[in-house]
Amino acid sequence: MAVHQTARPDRRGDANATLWFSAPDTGERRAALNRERVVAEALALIAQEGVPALTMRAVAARLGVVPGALYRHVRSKEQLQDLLLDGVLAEVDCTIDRALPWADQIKVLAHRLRDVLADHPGVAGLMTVRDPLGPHSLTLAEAFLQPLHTAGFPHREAGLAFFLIVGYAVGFEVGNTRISVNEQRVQDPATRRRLHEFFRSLPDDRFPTLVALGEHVWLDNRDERFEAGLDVLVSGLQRRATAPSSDADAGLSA
Amino acid sequence: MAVHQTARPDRRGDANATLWFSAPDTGERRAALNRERVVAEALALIAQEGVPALTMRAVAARLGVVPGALYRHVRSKEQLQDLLLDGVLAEVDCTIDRALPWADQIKVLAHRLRDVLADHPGVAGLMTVRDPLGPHSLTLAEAFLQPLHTAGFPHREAGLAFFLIVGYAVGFEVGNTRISVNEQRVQDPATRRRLHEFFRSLPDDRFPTLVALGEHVWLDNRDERFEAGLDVLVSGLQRRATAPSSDADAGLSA
DNA sequence: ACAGTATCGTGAACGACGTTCACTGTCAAT
DNA sequence: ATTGACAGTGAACGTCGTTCACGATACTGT
Repeated sequence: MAVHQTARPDRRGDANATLWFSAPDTGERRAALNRERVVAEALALIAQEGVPALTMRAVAARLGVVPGALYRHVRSKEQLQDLLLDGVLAEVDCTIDRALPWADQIKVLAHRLRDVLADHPGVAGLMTVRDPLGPHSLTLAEAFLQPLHTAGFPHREAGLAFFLIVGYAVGFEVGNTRISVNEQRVQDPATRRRLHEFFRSLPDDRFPTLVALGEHVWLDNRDERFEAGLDVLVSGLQRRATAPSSDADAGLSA
Repeated sequence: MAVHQTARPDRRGDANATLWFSAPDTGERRAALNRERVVAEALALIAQEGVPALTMRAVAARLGVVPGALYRHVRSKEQLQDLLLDGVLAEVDCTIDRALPWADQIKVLAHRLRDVLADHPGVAGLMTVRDPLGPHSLTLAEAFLQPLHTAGFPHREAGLAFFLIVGYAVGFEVGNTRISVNEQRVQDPATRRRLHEFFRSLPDDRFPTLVALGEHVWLDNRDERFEAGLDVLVSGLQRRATAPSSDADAGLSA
């Protein structure tokens, strides 16, 4: 720490050479801490060590700064998470070929959203507790709603479908927190074997179907699971779109 | 992942061992602290003050005991959460009239699951991180799989549908953490008004559909949302059940 | 050019958290 | 009566988010 005091000016140390010829105003501030740098470093940290490692102290350490310094740029960890979330959502490509059938547009967007969330493990968990209203979140919402709207979904139905799809993609990735990129404890064969064994050991008088279906219930291929579930969802939406809510539809509302 | 049942031969029987195969119970200890009392108190705490208030120290305090004492009965907070989760899932009534159409059976079960999760706000969040393999979780899985199986879904499809439905119900309640029963900040009218105002203030050149659909996108009636989403899901499943994957289904694999 | 001021990072602390551990009682069985 | 297993105690350790007075720095208006 004592090294730190003397090391602190070193950030602008090599810049002193060029300092006297008065860099133009457009010249960037000398690597000062700002909100963007904090968020970017938090993103890097989350990408490398996972969400549980997202710690004010850890972010501060990576920036070569004392923990309390972060609070000059971010009000709380909660706010940092909000910024983080919108930063991640910004990575979703929202451009889409509007010539495609609306169902395909939805599927493509859902896949993109899922991929981005999968690239930042744990971030999906943030979306369940802080609902995203940042600019990029809204852009994403717009991208989803546009096909639904032109497909003829009325207001409430479109909103419903939107939440359904996004909620599916988010919910699918929630809890997918592989600690590190190196530590692949996902799909650990030993764990899977023990799981299968566990299923076979179940008493088939109490769980006949469970034993009958066996280990096939717990699908290991996540991509396949996402794809299939998405197909079911969109199928249901298509059925709604073609047959617009005429019959016993709101029958058993609470 | 994390079946988490590492065979650790402890003196008093391993924690997870009693999750399954009712432990011999060995006659009641004195009016002493036992695992059941700890779990029960944690459930009461979670019901009164919400999941974030679930703290080892808080549970200990309610039991009139020092924090470290809990570790005689529970290996860690993580395990306490597992026990908690299975305790909550035990409240789901899994009896169902098998004369009903399979789609209705699924819907009834999903509603019951949702209701129980809503009764214990925040518990759904536990399910996303600790996948439930306790006895009551398995009973619930059996209840869901039985109608799907008799409906003719093949193995993988049944498993997929099961995860889809349960994941939907769980995901729907995840993040529904109203802090206290008294503090009803959910559906706060002021917040809702500000939200509507916010939507009207959006630039309609960047978010045309979003502005057009307006505040109807954010449905306030959660019951209606759950019901409608569930209908869409089951619709999609029905389409699959009747027409078993024939047409352009795997067209746009990534 | 200089004083005034706004801002930034520091260092140290506070309280709460999960968890551990040596110790002390309190019984049941020998 | 001695032993010994065990439940609960008290105190600590290391972590976390957050706050705050204090200097140091950079920018401003005059």
